[in-house]
Amino acid sequence: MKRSRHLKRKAKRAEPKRVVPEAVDPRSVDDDPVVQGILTAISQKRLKPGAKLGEDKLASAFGTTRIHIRQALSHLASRKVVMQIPNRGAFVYRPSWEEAQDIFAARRIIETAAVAAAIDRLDKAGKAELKAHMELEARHDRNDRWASLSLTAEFHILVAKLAGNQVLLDMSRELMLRTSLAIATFEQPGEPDCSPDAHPDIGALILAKDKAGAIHAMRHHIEEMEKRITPRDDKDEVDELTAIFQEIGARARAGG
Amino acid sequence: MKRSRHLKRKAKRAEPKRVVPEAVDPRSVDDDPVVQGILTAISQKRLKPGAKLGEDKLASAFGTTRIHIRQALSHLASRKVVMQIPNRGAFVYRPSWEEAQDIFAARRIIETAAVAAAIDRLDKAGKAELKAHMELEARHDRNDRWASLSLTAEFHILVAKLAGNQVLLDMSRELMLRTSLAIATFEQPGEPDCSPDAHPDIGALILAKDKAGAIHAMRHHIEEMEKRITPRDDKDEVDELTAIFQEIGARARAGG
DNA sequence: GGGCAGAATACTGTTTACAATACAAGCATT
DNA sequence: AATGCTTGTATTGTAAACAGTATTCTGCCC
Repeated sequence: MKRSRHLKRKAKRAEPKRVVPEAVDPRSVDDDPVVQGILTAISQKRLKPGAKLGEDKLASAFGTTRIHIRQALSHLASRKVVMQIPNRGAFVYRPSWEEAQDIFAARRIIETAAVAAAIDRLDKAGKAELKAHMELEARHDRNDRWASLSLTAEFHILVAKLAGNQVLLDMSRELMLRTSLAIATFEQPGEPDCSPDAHPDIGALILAKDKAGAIHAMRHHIEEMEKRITPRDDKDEVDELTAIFQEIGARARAGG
Repeated sequence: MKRSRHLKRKAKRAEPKRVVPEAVDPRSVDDDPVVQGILTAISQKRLKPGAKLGEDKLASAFGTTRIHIRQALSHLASRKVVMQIPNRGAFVYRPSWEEAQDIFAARRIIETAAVAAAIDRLDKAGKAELKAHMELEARHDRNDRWASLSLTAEFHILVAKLAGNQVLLDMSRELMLRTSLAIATFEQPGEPDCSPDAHPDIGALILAKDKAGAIHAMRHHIEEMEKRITPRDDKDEVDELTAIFQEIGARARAGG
């Protein structure tokens, strides 16, 4: 008796019922306060590209343990927001010049498509949301640099949201962040990110359902943004010497 | 003397030289064998959506420790290839019906743009590569299901590669994987993923630099792919009973 | 016989400590 | 004075043990 029961139990264990989990809110990762904190710090340019993100420091700063920090950094690394180098640590991602150009090209593609989709499915609620944001952006304090940065980014996010495609929205969010890093890496000091004057025009064209015009305006806006960066990255701390060494190192790595 | 030296040393410590790391090959994460293994297993449909990915089992399967497995799973979770549920473990991601539609819509946008860019910058090497792949796809053994799956995916990847935008390529790769999951979740049993007959047409149009035609063909191809899935997900093993249990569980979880 | 509480079990999540690596200062040498 | 080596320190990577949770099995009651 006992033996047969034992066998039966073993057989059941080998093939469990396997209840497939379905309706679970999957935004557990992005709700992580560490991820959120680093993300906002980067998008607000309080963390510059190349800045070291030490695990202990972050752990004490966020009041948590190194494991959570490591998980958050790993997550951000897979989103190309931080760069992890073995045995050296994590740094704020610093895109190459080619990557920066690719990011802008991708934004041209995705955001023009988002504009088109947004116009196609624009309803009353969407119009209201768009108008509300334009109002907000029109009357905000332009001297408050951090608020400006958040607001201008929000406009693009809102357009992607109005397109009604979650996948596209996530991609836009990611590209927005990486744009922020690209601009921080290659910008001429003192220039703003977006030319904010373009947003009201684009918004008006969307509200008017002028698809061709809105697409053109968005593409132009992104092109203007791209024009503000230049390939030279020898800013403040990076002098000629380190640039030479970097090139040598890269060449050695490519050759071996 | 000693004390002044000590102070000096401390001051130096507080602000280190901070050599910013630059040209480092960043594909360290994707080279991880665990990530690679799970990815190929999923793209070859050997792992079905909803399949449990136990840490111990994976660790022994890959001959490594749980730490690496956890890192890999975390990475895959941030790419929406696996779903992590607290205290329950990791499962192969199972997109919702809406998400599946969004994935196809995103692919329409990105891959049509990729086709256009590929035609714009098509050179001799690109033509050769494309021809070689078409040759390969034409003469492959259609009964070898796994090879078929890899080859049809490779075609789309190749087009994205010819577009010459690394960011776009990464996005295409990600969307391809998620398409694989969407099809595995919602396909009618027995149907293939891509209609492989479309690839030679698209390839020929690209080689002929017929941009409008190639874009149209690619869009049509993806639309045909999308038509093959249906919103009902009560397939083989998921019978009415487990569906009921799932609903009950979800409700209990939401209520408590 | 079927449904339900309680215990055993397997699994995930976390903490801890330890090992390995890279970095920076100090020292000797030329 | 500058370069190369050695030592010490800080930080990252890894392993193992522990705690908490969900799941499964068992015995009981209806």
